[in-house]
Amino acid sequence: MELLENLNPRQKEAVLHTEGPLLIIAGAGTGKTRVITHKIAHIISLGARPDSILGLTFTNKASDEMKKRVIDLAGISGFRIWLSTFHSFALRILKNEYPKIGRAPFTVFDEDEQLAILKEIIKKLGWEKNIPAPRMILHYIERAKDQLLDPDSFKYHSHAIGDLYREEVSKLYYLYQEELRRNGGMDFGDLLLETVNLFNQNPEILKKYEELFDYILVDEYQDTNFAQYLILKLLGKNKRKVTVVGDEDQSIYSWRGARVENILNFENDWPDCRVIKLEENYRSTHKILECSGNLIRNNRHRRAKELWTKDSGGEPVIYRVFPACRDEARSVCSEILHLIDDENYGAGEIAVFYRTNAQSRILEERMREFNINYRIVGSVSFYERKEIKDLLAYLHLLVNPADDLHLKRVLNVPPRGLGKQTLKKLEDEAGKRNIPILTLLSDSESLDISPKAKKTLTGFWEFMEKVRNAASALSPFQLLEMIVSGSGYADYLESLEGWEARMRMDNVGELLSALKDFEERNQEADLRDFLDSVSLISPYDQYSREGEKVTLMTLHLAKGLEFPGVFITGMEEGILPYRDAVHDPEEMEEERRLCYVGMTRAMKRLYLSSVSSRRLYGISRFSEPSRFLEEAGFEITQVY
DNA sequence: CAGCAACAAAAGTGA
DNA sequence: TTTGTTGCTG
Repeated sequence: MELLENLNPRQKEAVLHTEGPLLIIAGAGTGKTRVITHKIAHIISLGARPDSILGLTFTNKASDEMKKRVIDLAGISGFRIWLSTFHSFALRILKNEYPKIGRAPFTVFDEDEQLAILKEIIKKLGWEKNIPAPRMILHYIERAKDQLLDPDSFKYHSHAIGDLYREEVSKLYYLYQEELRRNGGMDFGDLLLETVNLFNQNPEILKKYEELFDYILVDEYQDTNFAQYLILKLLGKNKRKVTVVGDEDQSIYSWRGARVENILNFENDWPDCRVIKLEENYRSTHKILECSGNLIRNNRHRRAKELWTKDSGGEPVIYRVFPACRDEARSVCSEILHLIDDENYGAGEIAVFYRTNAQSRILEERMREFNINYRIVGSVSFYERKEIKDLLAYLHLLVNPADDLHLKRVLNVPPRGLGKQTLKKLEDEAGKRNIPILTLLSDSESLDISPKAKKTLTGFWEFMEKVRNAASALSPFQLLEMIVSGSGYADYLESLEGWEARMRMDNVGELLSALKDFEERNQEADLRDFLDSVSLISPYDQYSREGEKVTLMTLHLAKGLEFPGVFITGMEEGILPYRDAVHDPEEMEEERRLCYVGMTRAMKRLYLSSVSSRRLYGISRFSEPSRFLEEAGFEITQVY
């Protein structure tokens, strides 16, 4: 049984416990992924059908990684395992089942699109002066969806608890949902919520999947929300061969609906469940473990758990203060060069973490200056770039001509001389006739607009028609090529000057190759599938392979990764912990966990730093070293 | 309608 | 400090 050979006794126990509910409390670096992958391989070796195994993760990165490892261990049969993120899983179920129960197809809308819808609604209501951040509203709506509350129940619930603000929000929620559906969209929350609804309303469908999946494994269980919790419960309740892996010390997503209770109450939810704790750490040096352990012991809401390692030494964890951000960034860069030049580190083995995306800019500038190859993960990622979103909007419109939201994005992109006035008339008219704007354009002659605008609009409509007619004969890649050249977008970009325009053109080229790549990997897939995968997949995997680069990312994104050398910057009160958390003990614990997650990513070297003066909106403010430094065992003597 | 300037807002974390 | 929006002018 060579599958079990390289496992410690606890890990082995976890792998072998296949027939009932199992909770694996897996501290950072204790071989969690190893246990899951070995367990899946073990189940297959016992003769289970690969497609009777369902593995759920939180990021695509994690599921891809897991898939690779399972295939290594179990061979070709690994391909047929259901291994994906919760959201991709939900999408797959909905896509499979909706046609059968006569529900319309849909596309997945991302955050920008969600916000665009909300802003529009707020504008239409004329509320914009009174209502703060649409983001805030969206947050409420998303939390409602996590709780499976539709607009009506949300309103009822808010009324019942006497929350007037939420009652107001429920109106927006109602209109938001209506507008979202009218555009043929589903947001991330919908994917989960609608899957639960689908199962609840169609027992025969639920039964089918219940019977299909003999074994269910969930990674990062501490970050599941209520909807995800229910999906697991619905699918696993009869066979009860449910394995969840998690670590409450690494729960960092409560702000997007994750409920630590899910993992803390697992034993109550699944009676007779086995609990296995993994505490031997294989990742970090003793020094790093000591430091992070000191920190996390300050949290009260956790199970007793003590990580240990056979390693007995390691380099000291280093903490430094700097006068200002630029000094901090400069030090990080020169230390990175030192690691690369003198200690034989590869750039790819080093990561720099920060609490907020805004902190990345200064680091980025310094990295350029020092000629260090770097890559920023997250924030303004590839698919969030303007030119990419413009072109994707064309594709959305192609897939769904009723998608006014995306039409509005591209109607005057590239600039065609269509302004606000024209757009307003179009919207009004389309609203009056209750048809999509694009349909309206088929008959621009009848509209009350200038002859020039008519001509342009007809041209736009004819172009979209041409592409649509070609759609059946061409591959998604060819369609995108047609759009890039035919819409005038390529000419437009070329007419712009400067390196920025050139970079945007390069990005368009990359989008084309991404689509080509997708086509080759998914022979059956159509354009809609591509758009959906773009919504759910972070570009991390595709674009991370080229060259050895230092990784820059937020602490949140760092979870699940490991690097020989790690820098955590901005270790200051107000940043880490973030300022809003100072008054709330629960949030403070989450900030501490976030810091802990960052520290435990480090294998050999860990550097912490803070600055004594930080600029916010251009104004300098003094800041104090984070309380977490002292908790981790650093003596903070000198502040300014 | 497009380009420019003055002005206001922004930055907490993400599938 | 940087980025986005508004309102004016050609």
